[in-house]
Amino acid sequence: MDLTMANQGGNNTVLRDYRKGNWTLQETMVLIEAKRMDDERRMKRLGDTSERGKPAELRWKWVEDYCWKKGCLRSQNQCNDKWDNLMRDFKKVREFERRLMERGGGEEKSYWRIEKNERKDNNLPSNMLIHIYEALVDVVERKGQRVAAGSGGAGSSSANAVVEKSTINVLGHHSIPPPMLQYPIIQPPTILLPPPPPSQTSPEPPILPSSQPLPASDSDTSEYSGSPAKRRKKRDGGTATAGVETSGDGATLQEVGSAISKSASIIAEAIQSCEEREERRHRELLRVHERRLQIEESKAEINRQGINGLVDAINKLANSILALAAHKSQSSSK
DNA sequence: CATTCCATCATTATGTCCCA
DNA sequence: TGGGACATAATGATGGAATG
Repeated sequence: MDLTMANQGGNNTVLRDYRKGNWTLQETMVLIEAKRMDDERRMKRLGDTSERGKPAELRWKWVEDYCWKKGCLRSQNQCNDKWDNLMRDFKKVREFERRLMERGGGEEKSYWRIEKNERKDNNLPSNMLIHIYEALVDVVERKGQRVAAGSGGAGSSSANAVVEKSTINVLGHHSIPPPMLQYPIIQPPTILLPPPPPSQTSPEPPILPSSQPLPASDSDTSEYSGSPAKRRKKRDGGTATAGVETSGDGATLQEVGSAISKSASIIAEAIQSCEEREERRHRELLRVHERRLQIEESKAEINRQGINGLVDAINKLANSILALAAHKSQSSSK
């Protein structure tokens, strides 16, 4: 299996320095995007008969490669694990919201509204970000829809699709996310990367939060050593903490003050851009939805026209047969 | 120092592919 | 068609860092 892994990894897989430490929001979003692309890719594969013969590319290897292209320097195992954790949290929240909808619990009891300790009491993740949740809904819902469509309708998976749809409804209720404002504080400011990079000069890896150790020095080549169940190897003693001790000493009060105000403005900017993105995304979703309806409508219209044409043709045919018959009987009676 | 959060590891179940 | 090999998903557990 080493071989398979290595072969399918293909190009640039030999030695990668995987980043360690907590996942930033940006990295998480890249991962979610990667999973979405992967799902699409797989569905294409299923649909495309010419692709059938080829060996199935390893999903998480592909995800890793995709993440690397996008500047998220994580291994397939890390991606897999992170995805697992995301799905755990996501499912809890989704289930909670779904039950809430069923009971008609009201919006003030929504996960996004309740306090942290209340979340804890309900065995919910204490600080799931709405961005992440929405992105996950997007991925899971697409998948659910495709599964439902692919199984030809009368399968058990249609129930699955129902569940997914209900989550969309849930989402719809909260698509304006006021509670989101609670979150940026929790995340280190560095994750809010769009902020202008006047001081940053190294564009190489798009995101490398300063609070995280830079690409871990231990290149974990064992990532390709087998299936997840067997793959794990003991972590070699990673030093890993605090790669850069921030300028502890000579900072004057003024410097601190200006730094704080600077970061405050960065945070404010980031929050604003987040909101804008949120809004844009929402509009986009609506557009897609509308477009889908239009397509459905035009399809129905085409069908209608076709059937009308067919009916016309049949009527004409019937008329001419009748006319012919009448003509014949007339001429024969003469 | 206790608690919480998160990444990581381990195990089991299930799905998929291939081959005899 | 049954069985083996492997990939993936799901879940539980653990250890380290951060936090109050």
